[in-house]
Amino acid sequence: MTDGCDGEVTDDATDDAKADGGWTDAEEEIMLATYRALLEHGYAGLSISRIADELDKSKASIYYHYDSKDDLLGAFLAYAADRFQSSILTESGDDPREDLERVIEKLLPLRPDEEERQIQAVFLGLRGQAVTNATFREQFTELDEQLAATIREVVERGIDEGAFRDVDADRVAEHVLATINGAMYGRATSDRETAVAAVRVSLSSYLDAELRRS
Amino acid sequence: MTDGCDGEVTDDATDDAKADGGWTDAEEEIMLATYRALLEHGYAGLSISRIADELDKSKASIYYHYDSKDDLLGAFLAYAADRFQSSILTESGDDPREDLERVIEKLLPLRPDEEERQIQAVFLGLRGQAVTNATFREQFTELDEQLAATIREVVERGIDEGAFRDVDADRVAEHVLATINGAMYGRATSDRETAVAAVRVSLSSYLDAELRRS
DNA sequence: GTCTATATAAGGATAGAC
DNA sequence: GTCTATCCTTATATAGAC
Repeated sequence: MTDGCDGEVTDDATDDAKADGGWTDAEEEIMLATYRALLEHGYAGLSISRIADELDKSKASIYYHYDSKDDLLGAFLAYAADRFQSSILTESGDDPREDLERVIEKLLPLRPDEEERQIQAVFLGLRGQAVTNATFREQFTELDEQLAATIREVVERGIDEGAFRDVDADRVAEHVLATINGAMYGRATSDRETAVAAVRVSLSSYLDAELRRS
Repeated sequence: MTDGCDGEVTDDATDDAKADGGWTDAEEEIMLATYRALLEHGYAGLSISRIADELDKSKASIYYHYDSKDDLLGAFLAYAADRFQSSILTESGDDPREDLERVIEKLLPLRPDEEERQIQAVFLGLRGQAVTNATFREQFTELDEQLAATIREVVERGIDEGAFRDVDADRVAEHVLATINGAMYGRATSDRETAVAAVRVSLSSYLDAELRRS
C-alpha cells in the first residue's frame, strides 16, 4: 500500500504539485473516478476497468500510479477518510451543548442532500469490507477513535465550564457515537426513514437529561 | 430469486423432506457451505467455486438448485435472517426490564463466543451490500422492523403493567436499536473492544433513567 | 505519463453423460 | 442430482510503443 509516488516529498511547485493531502493531480483524478465508480457499482462491482471508464484515461495509466487494486483501495480509503474527518472536525462555538448538536447534525443530518447521502453510502460500503480486510479495519478504528475523542472533548469542556453535570465523558461519547453510527448504518442499508428522525429526537432528549445541570 | 424447487409445496415426507424453514437437505448443505465460504473469504471474495470447495460437491450441482449466484444469495439471506430472528425472539419472562436486558445481551453480548462473532461478521458483511442491492435492503428493512417491534412491545408491556413511565415506546425502541446496531457494527468493523462495554453500561443506565418510575 | 495490445487467471453459467 | 468438460466474459496486471 504505497502511494505510488517516487519519493517526492518536498513542497516546491513541480508540474504535478501535490495538494494538501499529498496527492498529485493525476492521483486525485483517479480518486474521484474511484468515488464515482463506487457510487455506481458498489464495492462488490468495483473494478479497474470501471474506474477507468469514469476517468478519461486507460486502465494501464492507473497501474502507473498504483501497484495493484489493493494499493489503490488503500489510498482511496485514506483519501476519503481525510476528507470525511476534515468535514466533521469544524470549528466549535462557545456553547458545548450546541457543539454536540452540530456534530450530530453533521454525521446524521435530518434531511441529507444527495451528496451527503452518497458520501455516506460509499463510506458504509467500504466499511462493510473492514469485516474481512485488516487494512480497512485499522482505518475505521482510527476514524471512530477520532470521532469518539471529538465528542468526548466537547463533553469534557462542558463539564469544566460548569455547563454539564460531572458525567463520565467517555461513556457518554461512546453512547452517542454508537447511536449515530447505528442510525447512519440503518439509513444506508434499509428503508426505515422515520427511524432516523426518532433517533435524533431521542438522542437530544437523552443528552438533555444526562448533561443538564438541574 | 426462486427457491430452486419445482413446485414442491406439500408436507409429506419425500426423499428430500423439507425442513421447517422450507429447505431440502441438499439446499441446507449449500447454505452451510455458503456460510463457511463467507466466513473465510468475505462477501467480496465469495464465488460459486469457493462455495463448492466448502461443499463436497461440484459447482454444477449448485446450479441445479439455484438459477444464479444472485438467486443463491437471496436464498442465503432469507435462510440466515430466519435463523437470526428465531435466535432473538425467544420467550419472555415476567419482568419487562429484564426482557430488555435479555434482548440487548442477545444482540450485543458482552463476551461473545467465537460462533456469535462469526454469525455477526457474516451478517454485517451481507448488510454492507444492502447499500447497493435492493433485494438485500428489503430483507434488512424487514429485519430491523421486527427487532424494533420486539423492543417496542416489551416497553409497551412495561408501561401497561405500570412498571415503566409512560414514555414514547417507539422513540425508545428506535434509540435502543440504533445504539445496539451501531455498537455491533463497530465491533465487527473496528478494533475498539472497550467501546462495546461502555455502550452496554450507558445503554442500561439510559433505560433505567428513562423508564423507571420515580 | 499515457496508450494499445495482450498474457493469464477466475468467475458465472451451461451441455450432456451417468 | 451430481459429475466432467467447456464456453464466454470479465478481471488483474504487464509489455512495449510513443
